[in-house]
Order: sequence, then structure tokens, then C-alpha cells
Amino acid sequence: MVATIDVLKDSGYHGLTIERVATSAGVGKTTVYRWWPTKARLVAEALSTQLEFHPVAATGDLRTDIRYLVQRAVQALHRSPLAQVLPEMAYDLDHDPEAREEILKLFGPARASNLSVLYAAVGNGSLPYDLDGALILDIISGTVLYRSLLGRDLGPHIIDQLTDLVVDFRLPRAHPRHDSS
Amino acid sequence: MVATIDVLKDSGYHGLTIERVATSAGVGKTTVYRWWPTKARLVAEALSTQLEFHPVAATGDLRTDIRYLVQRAVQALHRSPLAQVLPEMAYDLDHDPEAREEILKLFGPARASNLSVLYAAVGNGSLPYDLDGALILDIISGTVLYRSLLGRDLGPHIIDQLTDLVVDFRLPRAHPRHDSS
Amino acid sequence: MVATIDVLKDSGYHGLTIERVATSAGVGKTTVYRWWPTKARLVAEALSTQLEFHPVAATGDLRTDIRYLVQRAVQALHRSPLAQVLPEMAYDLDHDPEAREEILKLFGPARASNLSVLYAAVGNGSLPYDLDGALILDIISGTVLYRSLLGRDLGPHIIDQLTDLVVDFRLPRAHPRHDSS
Amino acid sequence: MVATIDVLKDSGYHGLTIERVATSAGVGKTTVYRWWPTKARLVAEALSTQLEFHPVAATGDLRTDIRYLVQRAVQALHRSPLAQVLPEMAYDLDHDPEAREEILKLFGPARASNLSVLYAAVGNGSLPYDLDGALILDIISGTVLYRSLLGRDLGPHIIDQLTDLVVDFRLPRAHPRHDSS
DNA sequence: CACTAAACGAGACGGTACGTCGCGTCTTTCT
DNA sequence: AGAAAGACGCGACGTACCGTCTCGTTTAGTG
Repeated sequence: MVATIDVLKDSGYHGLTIERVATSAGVGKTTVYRWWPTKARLVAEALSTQLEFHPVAATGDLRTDIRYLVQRAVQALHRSPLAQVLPEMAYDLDHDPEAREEILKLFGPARASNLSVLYAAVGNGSLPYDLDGALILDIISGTVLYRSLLGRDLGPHIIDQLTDLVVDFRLPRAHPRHDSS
Repeated sequence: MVATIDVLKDSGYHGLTIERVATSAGVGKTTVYRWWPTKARLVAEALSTQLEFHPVAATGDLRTDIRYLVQRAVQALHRSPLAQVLPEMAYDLDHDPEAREEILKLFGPARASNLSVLYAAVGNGSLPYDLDGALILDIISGTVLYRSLLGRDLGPHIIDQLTDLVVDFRLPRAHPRHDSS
Repeated sequence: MVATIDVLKDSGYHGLTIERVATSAGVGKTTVYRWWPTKARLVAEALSTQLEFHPVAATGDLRTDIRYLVQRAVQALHRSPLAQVLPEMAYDLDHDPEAREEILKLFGPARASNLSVLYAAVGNGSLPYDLDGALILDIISGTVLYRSLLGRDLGPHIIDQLTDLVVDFRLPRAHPRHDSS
Repeated sequence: MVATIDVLKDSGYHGLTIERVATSAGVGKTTVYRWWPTKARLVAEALSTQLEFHPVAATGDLRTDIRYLVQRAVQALHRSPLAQVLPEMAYDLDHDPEAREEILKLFGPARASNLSVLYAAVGNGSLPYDLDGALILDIISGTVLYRSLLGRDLGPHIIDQLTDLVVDFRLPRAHPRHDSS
């Protein structure tokens, strides 16, 4: 497991080989296969031991809380180890439902926490009563991941833009906004 | 090239092998390598001969036009051949800038057309003058792709939700909205 | 191993391909490479399982024994499977000392036996006390191999000529000798 | 042709490629194939332009002349460029009679000269009247080539031993003969 | 002098084999 | 009994040359 993480860091998901993990763990390949049927499952589980969710108290101030939420999405999906690994795993996850499940579990706590922030705001009237929180989160994550995949701009302004979208229902403005803020 | 498309359809990007393409084209491996240095480049170019952009006249009615734009994004990124292939290519594209360029070119015409729709609406005052059109499009595409990747719900309501987001600056509502439309 | 012999018989050393041997043995190429680093080593070992030395009792009559010795050299270096393969291997053997060692081992028993015949004759005074037996054998083998390589005459008289050379210290005579014997 | 020699020197017969020769000659592959149907023919012809025979006057002293003859055989078949190339060509020559012819022509002048030395000695009674000169020469060449191929000892004594064999009809003696010379 | 045709350079082509890597299974060996 | 070690059949990798095959482009030689 630790070995998996090491290899993953050194070589990425593509460079990770069952053979390599086994060797670096001082273990027979057989043993690895015994416990994890696929590379995806192995990595999924390894990541799950590695990443842990640090819950954050909501401040109650909508803009602050949303901004933080967006920030964490960007971090998680842009330069984190997870983000580097996820796209390489895309295919395997699509063909290995159990691994997908495992990976999705990793997002669970953060997602729940984020939803609770949103619905707290709904509760006090800052956001519409029939808000589709899940979609909001997907919009944020999706936008960030998409830009990351395509190698497009992911500068700091995108955080403001997405925050404004949620807090003010405001469509993103062209980003020479730092001078107007 | 045609052979590449065939193999791609049969076996997906992962199942596509230079050897297979060569054989199925009745061609030596060397010839394939001579023209396309990597699998990603080969597939990118094959896709580009396959996909063509059908421009659509804007109606002038913002909601209709945006709706159509969103619809096309969903089609392009959900069940199209391209959509099935893209995630599998993610890793290679990340390590093969030329292939990425080629793939991005595929999006070019549709993207330009979509931008023109948005900025036409900006022009007649239906959308804010300082709109970040590129980000809007990324939000739409990103959201759709993200849900597609995670295997999440991509029913018809998402089209309405994203349309409303752009047209009415309205955050997505929970989707029992078909009864209210 | 058996497969190697088969392929060797069918196609000679040049036509023998690791790939072919592997296929015809129902085995992965890797396995072949695991055990024999080079084609030369593989063939050398295959030959060594195939060829076995049949020792022959010396009669004590010098001419008879030498004649038989020469005869066997001609057989071994002219039309035997080994002889057909050896020249094709020349280059590889020159660049693969271990394979050369292996091949030389094949000659070992016959060479030893031949030397013992010679030195027995030295012992009873039929041949000079300070005879260079090794060179005698090389002269016989070398002459035969050389003619074989150049496609030159290797008729039966050469056996007599070489025998006489050793037994009578007599230089080879022009070979219409069958009528004078 | 000059290019062929260059490549031959750099890379040996095995490393010599029609492609390489063509390139290094600044010539299309086609042109090479037009003039020389096979690698063997090409090399054979190249060698024939390179090697020339320097006739040597016979001294009339048998031992001196024979010794020189043997010496030249050793030089030609041991460390000369030809000797390095010949074994690698063995297979091709066996399957390309025209190339063999060409190569044999290279030996022609030297062979003729050597035969004339022998038969001059026959003429003045120093060697038996019915001597098989061709075989004598093959014995010398064969022995040298054989030892060369097998990587066996080819020190200076072998020259004395072979000379004695011819001049004195004496079988080779074990070679601590340098102290007696 | 212009025209033609052979010979040419360049290099693409369909192939075959190379030696390597990683797969996922299976067997042997040793605790 | 269970794990390490690693052999195994397999299939793809990307490379090197093979000998064949167009392509224009020189270069003579001839009319």
C-alpha cells in the first residue's frame, strides 16, 4: 500500500505496474493480485488511505464559505496528486465499476460538507429554496477539471468568477475584474 | 485513416493498436509510424477527418439559441464517438502537446460559433456587456463532461438547467421543474 | 530444444528465427530469450543434445586407425548437419565466445579420442616421439572444412591422401593413385 | 565501391547494409541494386578492387620459397581484411555461386604463383614428381583458416611446422622448436 | 540545339524479425 | 497453509533492413 503510493508518486498511474509495486513492496506479484484484482482498485484503495478529508467550519458568511469551497475544488482537481492521477485513470474507472465506486467514496465527505454549506445558505434564505446543490457542485468541479484537462487557463480569477456565479447568480464577467474589485 | 476509424469503433482507444491499424489497413507498421509518431496523433487526425461541424443559423431568440447550444454540447460530450474516446485519451493528450492541439482544433469551429451566439446576445443587450463567453462555454462543457465521466445523471433537465443559468442568470433548481414549465 | 532442431533442419541457421522457434515450440519468445541469450547459444545447445560421440576401439593397426579417423573428420565436417550449420554460424561464433565454447565442447570427445589414437602410435614408435598431435588433427579438419567451404573436390581419394600424409609422412600425390594402389 | 570498402571497414560484413552503402555513397538504394544483385556480389567486387596480388620472385631455394608461401597464406587468412570478412560471408557465398566465383578469382593469382613455386621444385627434383600441389595449398590454407576460425593458436611456429611438412615430408613436431632454430 | 530516354537521388511501401516490457496465470520452494 | 519468487504464453511495442516500387531530375547522345 505504501509501496503503491511511492510508485504512484514516482511514475504516475501509467508508469505504475503491478510488477513494480510488488517488487518495491518486497512481495510476490501473486500476493498483490490476491488482494486487488486490478490496478485501478489497487490505486483507488491506496489513494483512499492517503487522502483524508479535513472538515472546515462554515463561517456563516455565504461569500466566504462558497469562496473557500470553490478554492478547495480547484486545489483538489488541479494540482493535487489526485488530480494528476484521475485523468489517467479515466478509462480504467469506466471499465471497473468497483474502482469507480471506491474513487467516488473519496469525494464523499467533501461533497457532503459542501452540500451542507449550500443547504445551510438555502436554509437562511441566501440561496433559492429549490436549489439543485448537486448540480452546483458538479458545475464547479466540472469547469475546473475541464480546463485542467484541456490545459486551459486556471488562474485565481476563476475562483472569483465561480464564487460570484453562485453567490450573486451572476454570470462570469471577463476577468480584468481585479482592477474593479 | 479509414482503418483507424474502424478499429476505433470496434475497440475504443485502448484497444486500438498501431499493429492492428496497420494490419487492418493492409499496410506495414512502418508506414503508420512514418506518418503519425504516436497513437494519439493518429487518432486525433482520424477523428478530425471524421467529424465535421455543421453551422447553425442563430434564430435571434436567446433562449432558443442557448438551448440549442447546450444541447449540442451534451450530444458532443456525452454519447458521441468523440466523447467515448476523449477520456481514454486524457493521459496521452497530456503528454503529447501536438495531439492536444489537434484535438482542440476539432472543437474550434463549434466553439467559435457558440461564442458568436453569446456575443450576439451581448450585442443586443440580452447578456451583460462584459460577459466571459469562454468561461460560459467551459462551464457548460465541463459540467456535461464531468457528469459523463462519473457516470452521473445526464437527463434532459440538465439542458434546461444550464440554459436557464445562462439566459436568466438563474442558479440550477432541483429538477422537478418539468411540471412548472 | 526439439523445436530448435526441427527449425534448423527445415531452414538452416539463417532461416532460424527466435520467433519461429518459439512459435513452433508453442512457447513465448520471452521464454526462449530467458534461457538462451543469443541464437548462437540456442543452436549450440540444441546441437549438443543432438550429437553424441560414438567411441571406436582402436585396432592397433596404424593405417586402419588413421584412415578411420580421417573418414570421420570428413563425415563430420562435410555433409553432417553440423557441417551445414557451422559455416553459417561462423560470424556469430566469432562474436559470442560462450557459444564458441559450447560448440568446441562438441568436438571435445572426438578430438580426445583422435589424440589418443595418435599418441598410442607415438607410444609404440609408429609415429615420431615429439609429434604435435593437435596440429595433425587441425590439418585434417582444416583441409576438409576448407574444401567444403570453397565447394572444392572432396572425393574419396582425399581420405587416402591425408592418411598417407600421417602414416607415411608422405606428401599428397596427384590422385590417379587408385590405379597404382 | 569506395563507399562499400569504407562501410566494410567500419562495420564488417554483417554491419554492412545496402542502405548504408547507398547513403554513404550519396546514391539511391536502387542504383546499388541495379549494379549488384546481392550484398555478397557487391562486397566481392569491392574486395577485388582493393586487393591486388604482388608477385614475388622465387629464390630457387625450396625452404625459403615455401616458407614465404606459408607466411603469405597466414597473413592472407589470419588478420587481413579479407580474413575478417570471409567467415561472415560463408553462408552467402554458399548460396550465391556467382559471388563465390568472384571471391575465388581473388585467390587465383596467388594460387597460381604458389603452384608454380611448387611445380618448379618438382621440376628440379626437390619434390616428388606426382605431387598434388593443389591439395598442398589447401592443406596450408585450410589449417590456417581452421585455427583462425576456432580462435586457436596461430603463433609463428606454425609457419615452421607447415614449411617442414612440405619441404622435409616431416610431420609437425611439438613446437618447443624455437630453441632449436 | 533541342529532344529524348536512360540512369539516377530520393525515399515510400508491405513485410519480417528484432529484443523488451508488462500482462495475468500457474507452479515451485521455502517457511 | 500461505507467501516469496519467478517462469510461463501472450501480444504489443518501436526500430532496422529487406527488396520493390514510383517519383521527378539530371545528363548524355542523337536527330
